[in-house]
Amino acid sequence: MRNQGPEMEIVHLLRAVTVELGLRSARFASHNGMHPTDVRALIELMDASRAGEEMTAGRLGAALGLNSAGTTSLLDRLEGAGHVRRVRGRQDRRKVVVEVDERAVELGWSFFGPLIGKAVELLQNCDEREREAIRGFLEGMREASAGGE
Amino acid sequence: MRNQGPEMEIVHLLRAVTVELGLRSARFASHNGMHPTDVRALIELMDASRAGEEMTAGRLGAALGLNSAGTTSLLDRLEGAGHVRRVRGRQDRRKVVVEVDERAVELGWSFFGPLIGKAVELLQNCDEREREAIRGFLEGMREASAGGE
DNA sequence: TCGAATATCTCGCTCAGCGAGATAATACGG
DNA sequence: CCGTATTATCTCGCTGAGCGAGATATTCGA
Repeated sequence: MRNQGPEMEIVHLLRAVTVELGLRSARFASHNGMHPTDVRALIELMDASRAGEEMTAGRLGAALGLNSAGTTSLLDRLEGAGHVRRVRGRQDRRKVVVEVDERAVELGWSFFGPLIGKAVELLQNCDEREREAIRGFLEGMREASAGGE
Repeated sequence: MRNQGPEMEIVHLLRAVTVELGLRSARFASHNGMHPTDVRALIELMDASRAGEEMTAGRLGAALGLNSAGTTSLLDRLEGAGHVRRVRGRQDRRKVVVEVDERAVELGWSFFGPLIGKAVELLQNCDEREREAIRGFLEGMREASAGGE
């Protein structure tokens, strides 16, 4: 193996976390008659709403790596299930602003709530320096994985 | 919003990392004529090989959340592309042991290598206590997300 | 030795997502 | 203002990943 320092355990741990989160998300999806992409869309929508930003059809599709046709059918699915509403943009009426239904937000929280609670609990048992180390590591990994190519 | 302590920034950061890793994995997949599931399968296979365990068709399918039919077609795909070989189990000849081709391992490293390098670099700039904090946080999140329901 | 259990495969089907192109609204040079 | 380029979304037809049902082959237990 290329590297076998004590760092590798943490690297594999991070990968394991992403795998487990993905599987849990898939289980939640099929349990609620949704597809993995629908759950990812809901996450993006809740995140945008939390940041106070409008989410358009195009931005959502780009965030999920879908083309426009796939985005349309995703929105058809979500709208048909009553999770979102399509609203024409006010200034630019070509755009479709996607609004999340309150019950879909509740559904999302029933899924993420316990995980978030556990995370907050773990972080509250850290002192400031430890929290900063965790934050720095995650921030670094996000930048490394977001990068181009 | 339900909670707005300083912990939430880290929670969202963790989610952002998993999203970015997923997108990067999808880009890598399409860039190599593969599907996201194929990449996930390769990860599982390399992980098992690293742990010195044999990976059978059934175990692989279970790890990915596929049924037996989907697993068979996944293996057909991977075998057709030359990434894996099917080998009948020696003691139990119902089983199919999946062996990864060396070139597929190289392909995997070309994708994960830079990310792993960045992670190791970040971790080497930490002292022992900070590393332990990161390890503990990820371990806790893995346990929380792995749990049943 | 025989039936139950287990591992994988085959067959037919559904539907997520793609490519190509239509439609509609906006931006902008002349 | 007009015509053209650009942008945002949608429609249509299609491919193929993954599912359910059931077939096949191997092993285990009474």
